[in-house]
Amino acid sequence: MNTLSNLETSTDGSAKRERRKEARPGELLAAALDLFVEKGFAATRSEEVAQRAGVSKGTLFLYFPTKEDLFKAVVRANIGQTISDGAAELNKFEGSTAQMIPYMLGMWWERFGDTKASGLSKLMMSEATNFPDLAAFYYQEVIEPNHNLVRAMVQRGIDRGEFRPVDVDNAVFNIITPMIYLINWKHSMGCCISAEQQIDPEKYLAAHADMVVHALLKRN
Amino acid sequence: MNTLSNLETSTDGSAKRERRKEARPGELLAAALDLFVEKGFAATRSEEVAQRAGVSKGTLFLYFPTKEDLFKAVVRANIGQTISDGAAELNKFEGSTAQMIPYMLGMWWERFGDTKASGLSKLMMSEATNFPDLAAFYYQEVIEPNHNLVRAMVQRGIDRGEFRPVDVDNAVFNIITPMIYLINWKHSMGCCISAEQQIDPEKYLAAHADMVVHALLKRN
DNA sequence: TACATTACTAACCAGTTGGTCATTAATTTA
DNA sequence: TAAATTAATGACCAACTGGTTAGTAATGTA
Repeated sequence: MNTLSNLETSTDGSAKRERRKEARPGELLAAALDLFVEKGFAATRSEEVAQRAGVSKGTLFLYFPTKEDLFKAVVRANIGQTISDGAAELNKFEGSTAQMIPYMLGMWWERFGDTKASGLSKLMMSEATNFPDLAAFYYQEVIEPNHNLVRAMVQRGIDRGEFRPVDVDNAVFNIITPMIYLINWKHSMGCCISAEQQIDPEKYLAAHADMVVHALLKRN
Repeated sequence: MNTLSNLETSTDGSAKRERRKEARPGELLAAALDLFVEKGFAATRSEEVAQRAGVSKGTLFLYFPTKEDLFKAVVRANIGQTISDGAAELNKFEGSTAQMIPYMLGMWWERFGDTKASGLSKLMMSEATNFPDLAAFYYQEVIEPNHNLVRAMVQRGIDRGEFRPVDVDNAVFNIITPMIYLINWKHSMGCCISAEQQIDPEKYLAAHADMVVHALLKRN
């Protein structure tokens, strides 16, 4: 049903066999991202990934030796760049740190939260205990860099005298966790409840930015 | 290995067969809670639940017709009461709402977050999309009552003139999400990373309470 | 056109798992 | 003690799954 359209059928009805060594990995990665996000790591069947990419299961294991290797490749292909881009952009920011916070939240939502890749964040939290190797990989590849980015922002606010001298690490959690929750919600409960129970991301993030700024700003 | 000790063996080495109709459900529920929290819903094998409760798999299905029914029973047995207890206690609270917030967070952590039952929260977020029926059940049985409880607290602060007139629903998220995250962390990444990366719950919650109060309190 | 290379396939394997049911044995009743 | 009841068992089933591999067909080369 959902195979790629490049799968033509010859006159006898059997699928035509194509050799496209360069294109396969990308197509498999795309199919895997879709399915991992949709169903999780354990619940995604290797054969379904292969089917959606328009190849046989054997071909999948030709390009990615195990399912875990496939997952790591998906993470690298979809998250690695985003973080370093975001960090670079924040370094250029020239306004006050109080302005920086909603700016950063908006950017984060647009480039990650509102993207298929955000499903990997929920997936990882879901399956960490059953796949500790993947969890460790994800921690150093994604979580740690992300925390560093936000920590630098809070520290900037304190250094410039805008913010109260709060505990920086806990402030990082305070900023990040509602964002993570929004993602998790979107990829879990959000799929299973009625329309009026849904969260409006824009309002949610605006309200969150407002709370964070109020919580951090020095009283004047 | 981990079966209950009531499984005595007779002289020929075979397990003694006991008839304990009243005790079985509770023992099965306890075993199921342990395993669901440890491994998740899909990854938990029915037979392992039975084994840990000291019965055969057949007996498990005698008391709970399906795995999903077993899960629902586990939720009812472990969360239902906690919420209504908490609500009752908060209604009796007489101090300022600014004092109420750390009190509530502490109580929540002690009675739920620091409890095995909190694993069900993480489980549900993890497996909601693969088991939408369970998700819907959990939403009305747990999430909604919980939100109502926190919403009432914020509204109290606004009504008494202590808090800014913020959007109540978003404030609820702001209060709840770091708590949920703490649970999720504890039951996922927390198991897979080094000691110095761990979160200290007490400090974390204290810092969170401080942030929330600062964010909500009127400037004076 | 003949031959070599290799991307790709499909059938297969070994191990699992939720759930069933005929059988067994502990307990109650007569 | 004998018969009836029912809690508990464990062998069994059908469906499934990650990974393997012998073989097939598309492409390159001479």
